[in-house]
Amino acid sequence: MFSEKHFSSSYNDLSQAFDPSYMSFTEYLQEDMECTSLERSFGLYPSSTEVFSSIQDNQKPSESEDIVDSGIDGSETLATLNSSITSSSTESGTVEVSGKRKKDGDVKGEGRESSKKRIKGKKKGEKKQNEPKFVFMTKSEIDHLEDGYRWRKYGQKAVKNSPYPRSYYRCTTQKCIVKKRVERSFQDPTTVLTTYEGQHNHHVPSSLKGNVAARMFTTTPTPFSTTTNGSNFPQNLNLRMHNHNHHSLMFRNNNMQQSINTTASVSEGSIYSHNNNINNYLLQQLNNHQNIPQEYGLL
DNA sequence: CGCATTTGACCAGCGC
DNA sequence: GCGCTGGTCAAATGCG
Repeated sequence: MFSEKHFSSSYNDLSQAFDPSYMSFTEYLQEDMECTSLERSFGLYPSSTEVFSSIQDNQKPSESEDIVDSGIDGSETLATLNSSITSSSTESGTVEVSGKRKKDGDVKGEGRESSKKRIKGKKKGEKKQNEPKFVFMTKSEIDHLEDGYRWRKYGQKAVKNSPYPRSYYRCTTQKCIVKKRVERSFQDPTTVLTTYEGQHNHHVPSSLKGNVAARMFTTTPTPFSTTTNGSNFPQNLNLRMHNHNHHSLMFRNNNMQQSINTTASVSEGSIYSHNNNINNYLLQQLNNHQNIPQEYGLL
């Protein structure tokens, strides 16, 4: 389907952007979680590991997609995922935003019985919260990857400089405020960018507990686990890759310093863990899944 | 019928 | 202040 080579070249700029902080999944595990056997358990190393990083928008409001770019010359600069990924489209000028889009002002007051519907308004403060955000870059043909939780789509917007729309999902569980955005990379349409925001305050729906990934990342009441490097990371991120082959990348911003690059692909998913306990469980699960059919492995 | 999705409108932030 | 853009709301619609 998608070759490793193709994948790597498609994200040349990205890998460069994150170069100083680039770590393979196994490297990350070794360093951060003192795990050395994951790649052996999965046969991941070296080809299946990819860049992982993540985002925590605690330094800049509203720019949720800020990622650390330490730069080739070693200087730290900020870049956005959008700019990193779609810069060429801007340059070429050949790409149009989804044509369906029309200006709000053009249709205001038209076809809508009540323009005063929005009484609630948006909760301003909420949007600017320092909620952790994590971006998965997943090589997949489907946009909405099953991750063990139930999501309700509440919006879709055309993305500037991208022909692909961005979808907005919210966890359907009551009182769970986790959201995620899903969009397809313009530069590499085979890649899906999934941005998770917030933390699940509940367990994975029982109907979905059967899969390993879901079980592994069922969250605890503690919203974060603090790691050895002092960063916070949600424990419950998971992607269940079920019948599709995926590459996953995740980006995170760790106080402008270091990106963690991990990815693993299990028969059922790509996973990330920042919790030693979970990691131990992960290792057990991984060891139990050593006899994974080839077609479920990484590309 | 209940739940999920679609989709146009609304709102806020930001840059100019 | 204005326009652009991202994010969200909520009515309409679809689907099992």
